[in-house]
Amino acid sequence: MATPSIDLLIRRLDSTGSLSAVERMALGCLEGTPVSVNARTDFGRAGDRPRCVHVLLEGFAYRYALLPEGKRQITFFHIPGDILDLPALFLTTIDYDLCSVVRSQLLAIPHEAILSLFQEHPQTAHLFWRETLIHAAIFREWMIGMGRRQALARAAHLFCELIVRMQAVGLADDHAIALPLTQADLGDALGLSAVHVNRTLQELRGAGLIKLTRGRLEAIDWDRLCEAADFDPRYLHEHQIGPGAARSL
Amino acid sequence: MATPSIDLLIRRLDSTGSLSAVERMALGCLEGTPVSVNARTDFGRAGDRPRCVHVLLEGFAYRYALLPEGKRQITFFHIPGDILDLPALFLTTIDYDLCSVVRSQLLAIPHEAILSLFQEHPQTAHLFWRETLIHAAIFREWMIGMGRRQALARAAHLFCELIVRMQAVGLADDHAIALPLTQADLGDALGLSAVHVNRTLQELRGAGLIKLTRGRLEAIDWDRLCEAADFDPRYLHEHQIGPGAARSL
DNA sequence: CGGGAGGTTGAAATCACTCAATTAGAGTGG
DNA sequence: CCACTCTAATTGAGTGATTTCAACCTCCCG
Repeated sequence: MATPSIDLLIRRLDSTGSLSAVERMALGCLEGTPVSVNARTDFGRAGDRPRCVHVLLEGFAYRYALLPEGKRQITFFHIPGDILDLPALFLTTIDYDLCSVVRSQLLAIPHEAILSLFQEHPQTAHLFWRETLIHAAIFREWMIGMGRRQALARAAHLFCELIVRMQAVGLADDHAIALPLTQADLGDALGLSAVHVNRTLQELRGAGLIKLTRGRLEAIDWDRLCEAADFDPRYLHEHQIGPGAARSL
Repeated sequence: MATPSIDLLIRRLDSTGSLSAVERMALGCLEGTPVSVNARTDFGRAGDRPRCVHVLLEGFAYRYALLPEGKRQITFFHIPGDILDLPALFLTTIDYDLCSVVRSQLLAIPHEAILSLFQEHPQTAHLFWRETLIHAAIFREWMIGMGRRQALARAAHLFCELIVRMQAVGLADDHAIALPLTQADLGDALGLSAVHVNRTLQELRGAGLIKLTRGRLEAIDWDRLCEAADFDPRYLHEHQIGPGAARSL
């Protein structure tokens, strides 16, 4: 397997925007420092002022917040190719905690490098901006789920989203992906208790929609999963919308 | 009262970033077309490809999504000074519906005007980018609320947020603001039924935290309201954090 | 003063939570 | 290769927050 590199970020940006050869080259020249993070390790805290932008090259991570009573809400799952702390580039601080799920590889690219890239190739700034806008769209979709969808549809929706996002960076095996989350993790992302996640997953399995075993998620019946989730992938703004996707543009 | 103008947008951008005199001038020169929108009117639909950026100068609006079973989820409240459809600048389409609450005044600024402003004054692009990042932070905070806070704290949190945001653009009267929402609106924003909103508001009123009558919200006891809401205003990234705010930087 | 939207109330139903115990699995050391 | 251990998954029973349904009230506005 090739060493994960900046190419993954390029692939990610390319899946939603359109990169000119020049921009692709400029992006490819970005220099960063590799960073390893162990599994289940916090590597960013709300209030931190990172001086580098961190790209996830390999592994799995999430953003989360802790509430006073000890509750946890996961607000985003990061897959390879994602930029973990882009907000800090313009807001100085990040306002969420970051935690790895499995051992992960990051690439730390100094803010100055990014900013001078933007100066020389203003179009690349737009690509990064798009990323933050798409993240916001994903947040809105999660809000819709937590506010108005019940457990089954909410869980199904998350699975659809992750599968499409993984496809976009070439990390899906058809409709199967690596998913190293525990049921407690899923609960904290979906706004459900771990117990209820367990029962919900059994329903999804029983309905023949998914196969979910330790570390691997497979959509057995993609179309029916999308339907159960009320999933419309347009909010992800991918160029090529995955096969069997609900309504296309 | 002065005619609402682009100054409101400048005030908004200034409350979170730092505008140089030059930038302030350049922003002030932005030309736009005034648009009026009646109360309770949809003026933007998911899939639209607006060619202008719309700034809310006066009134109140929200972003929302409709679900198949007829449910509605409001994902954002827009107050004067807000940009309503900035995502379209880089994603081409917007992926949410927009609706006014009361009769509102918009300013439509062509995308080209914005983009050439960015070209001449790259720093202004960062200010707009900040806006989208702050919106994303607000979405995350709503997710935290819907996932892990119960009705009382969730409602209190929304009120705190709106008061601080209104303060930032100079539209709050101490801790009182105009809030023309119905309980059904609040329910669809909070992920609650209108009936439960009603009961929750009675609790908040009974506890002496707020006064909420048709059209006007007043925080009677700001500190206790923040406490009940577990409200930490840092996610709003305002320069001057409101009086009595929980933990400051 | 009539109409209508929005607010309020009560009762029953439901979805999801908590608590607590049990089972399954993966990794470790003997 | 088998105990041992720890974490995660599973199950059952009881509880609780919130929903739904349906009725009634209130206030604003024409």
